[in-house]
Amino acid sequence: MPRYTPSKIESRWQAAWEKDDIFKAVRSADKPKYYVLEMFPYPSGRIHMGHVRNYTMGDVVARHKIATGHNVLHPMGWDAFGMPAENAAMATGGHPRDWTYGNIADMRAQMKPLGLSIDWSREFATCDPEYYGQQQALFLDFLEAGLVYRKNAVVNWDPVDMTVLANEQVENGRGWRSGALVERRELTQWFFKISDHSEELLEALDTLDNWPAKVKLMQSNWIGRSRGLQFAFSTLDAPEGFDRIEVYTTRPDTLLGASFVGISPDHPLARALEREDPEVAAFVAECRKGGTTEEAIETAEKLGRDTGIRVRHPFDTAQELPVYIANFILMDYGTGAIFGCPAHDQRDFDFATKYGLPIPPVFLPDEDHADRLDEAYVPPKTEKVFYIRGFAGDTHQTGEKAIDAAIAFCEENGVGQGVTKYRLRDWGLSRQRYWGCPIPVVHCDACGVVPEKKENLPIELPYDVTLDVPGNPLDRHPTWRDTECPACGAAARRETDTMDTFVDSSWYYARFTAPHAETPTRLEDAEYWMNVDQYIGGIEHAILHLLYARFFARAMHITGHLPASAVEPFDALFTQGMVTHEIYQTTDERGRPVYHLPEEVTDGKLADGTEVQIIPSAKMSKSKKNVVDPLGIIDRFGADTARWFVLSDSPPERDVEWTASGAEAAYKHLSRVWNISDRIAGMEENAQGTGDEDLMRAMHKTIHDVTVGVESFGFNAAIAKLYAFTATLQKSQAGQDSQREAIMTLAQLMAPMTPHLAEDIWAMQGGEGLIATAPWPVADEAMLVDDTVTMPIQINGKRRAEIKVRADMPKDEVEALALGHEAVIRTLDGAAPKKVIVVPGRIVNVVA
RNA sequence: GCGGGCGUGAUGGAAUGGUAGACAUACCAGACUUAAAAUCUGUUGGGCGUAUGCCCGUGUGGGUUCGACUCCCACCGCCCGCACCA
Repeated sequence: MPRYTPSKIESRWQAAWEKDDIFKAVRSADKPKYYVLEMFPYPSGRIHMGHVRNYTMGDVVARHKIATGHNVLHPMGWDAFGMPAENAAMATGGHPRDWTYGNIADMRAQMKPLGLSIDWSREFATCDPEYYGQQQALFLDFLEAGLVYRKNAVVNWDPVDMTVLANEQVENGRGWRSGALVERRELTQWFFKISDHSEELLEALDTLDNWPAKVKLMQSNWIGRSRGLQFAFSTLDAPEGFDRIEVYTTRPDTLLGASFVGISPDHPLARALEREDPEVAAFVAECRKGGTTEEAIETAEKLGRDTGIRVRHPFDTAQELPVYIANFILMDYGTGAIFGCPAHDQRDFDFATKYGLPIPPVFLPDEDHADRLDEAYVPPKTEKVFYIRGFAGDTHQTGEKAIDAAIAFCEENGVGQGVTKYRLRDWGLSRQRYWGCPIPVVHCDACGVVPEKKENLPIELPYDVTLDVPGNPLDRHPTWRDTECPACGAAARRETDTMDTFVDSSWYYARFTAPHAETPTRLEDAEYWMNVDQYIGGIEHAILHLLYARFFARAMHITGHLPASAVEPFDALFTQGMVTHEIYQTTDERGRPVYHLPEEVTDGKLADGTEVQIIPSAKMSKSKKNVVDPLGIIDRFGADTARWFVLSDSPPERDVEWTASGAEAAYKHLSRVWNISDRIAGMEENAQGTGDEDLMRAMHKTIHDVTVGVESFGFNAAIAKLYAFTATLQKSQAGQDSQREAIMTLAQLMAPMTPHLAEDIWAMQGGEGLIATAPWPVADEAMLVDDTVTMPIQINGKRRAEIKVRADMPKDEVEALALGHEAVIRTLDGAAPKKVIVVPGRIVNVVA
């Protein structure tokens, strides 16, 4: 008896698709275009189940769109620059370029057996000189357009290795290799002026109707628009040039609750004091210890130091406030100086308590409330409170109103201005690393910083470098830096910093539309293919990658590389969850955890009988030994089983737990479908049966439900319907015609998920051409409507009975029928119902 | 610390504010078999009960509603991000 043999059919159908080149994307006026893109992978060397899930989802969308008559672009590439290549080179002595291209070859070979509908002719890696040369051209155009500039910025500095560290290389405030306490140090760096676009990037979020609301909210909070008051305190006893300290506050209504002024350790005044006073210098040095992340700064112990300088309160010049240097004030936000109002800010409250500063409340919940506080009183701004130290607006008012009134008052009295500020900072793109896109500028003693000439691009990375010592190999290279000034021709030095890898991933979607063009994009291709109709990737990219890409699309439009219609490059976004797996853990004699591979565990026990602790749903990681290799699964069950399983068990936006039994069940199911097809193929031509009508009704309902599921990312729900229909078909006694139609339709509905199996069934049933290009089945509306519906009857919200009624029965008839039901009569016991709610087609609720 | 999300049977999960637990796993039972595997069929949230049936149940506590897994408030736990990981 023939059986389902994925290893044979998968390679056969992949060859058939390749022979006809059906996934090659060519511009065409006859069909609507559809561009589906999954976030491209970093070439780590092995694909993992997360990749399988991500690319299978994109593939379902792509194949469904092909079947519904679209001209589909579905490309693949490699996000190939970055630190892991350098780390691997340091660890094993190889070269980042060899390591990366080797990994790309391996991963491509691992991906191909999945049978994805990818146009491989468009493949590129961001470390190809062809790609990063065009990126350098973009940089030069951005520079000319005033979208790039240089300024100082703070980096993590390892004082032992004498090198800049990435945030992930800082562990508990220490360098990962040297173990030295990390310091914050300033370097001159290149920046993209993303902050000029803050307002637009914020406003345009409203137009992104097919983005998850949570992503838009996260971006909105990240951009962080705030309305506040900017004003200056005049100082007493301050050094020359510091007779005013500018502060920005979003709570000007609490100005009379001010008890100190705080400045950032990087504030110009702190710098000035640092130069004069060794004790201040020591304190500021202490503040600069630790990493640069906001998390590290916010969770560090709050430190402050009284500078001895005093400021006058703008409303009461007799009142003097101390000026503190405080480690939690960021120079990058606002003016780098604040006034502290301890009564209404918990951080200020803790600070004031620590340094014995007064805590005068500005407002209280109501008149009766005592005016001593045990913690900061921070009600929502929309709540009405009682102002005891208000100076503008009503005594009883909301925080919102009080803020507006305070700004108006201050503006009228010349104390300050209402201003709008953003939390979003400019994007620092300089990296002191080898494996990235070189920044194409030259430093000339006479001309200063000079852009490289476009005809000299790409500025290629030299191959002959060593990564055996910390620091940037480009800096150490004997000749690479040496060049001549593009302006005056004198001897000059290349910039040795390379670009942040976020730059690489900020425009690859545009490059895919013309991957080998001799300019960054080709406008007619960009105009045809952009925007990405469906973008799919992880939620971890919700803010940075997606915000940078949105900015880049705008910058590319300004410099003529993208049409105005592509400034929001992703029409729809879907964020998928991870693939998780149980962790099997025991402990050693010292109580430390020991992890075990899934194949070492049977029925919760090791081979020697030791009980294993099972930790469910954990992110797959090598160190926890809970990684499942897709290749092993494909070998055992085939790609269709892997694809089916990653879609079937969880909603796509949630994590899915990989289980061996689930994978086996998926395989069994696919076998079952194949066997049904085999059986039907052997039926006698025109054989008659019974229940044809029922089978056809079930089929049309399934077409409808699966179509809705596939189009709305309800893949798991669509698969549940396919299971149900398979069971119906298996039991069906219908005639050969109906059964053949049913199995072919089932194959078509499964084709986006299990394309190889679907092709095989299609061929077995004598289908015309390839199922991959066959038109998507359409449900017959008439077959979807049932004549009768079952309606539950609730009594006081609890389901007590049900009635079968005609689908179009009027409300009052339904009500009469419900009230006549035995269960209702028994409960009402002669009394009249207080209320009867009839929701047509859904439910009846009798309130007794 | 700040911003965002999630929480439903033994397990993964389903459910436009309208029958909680679809579909799948696991378990149990049955058919087929000398037997096993494979395959097929059936049962399964907890409790009471011979039973028509009744009570409880969607992280915890409150609220809105004829009706809440779904909306609101507070709390607990887990996950993602925090600008040099990709």
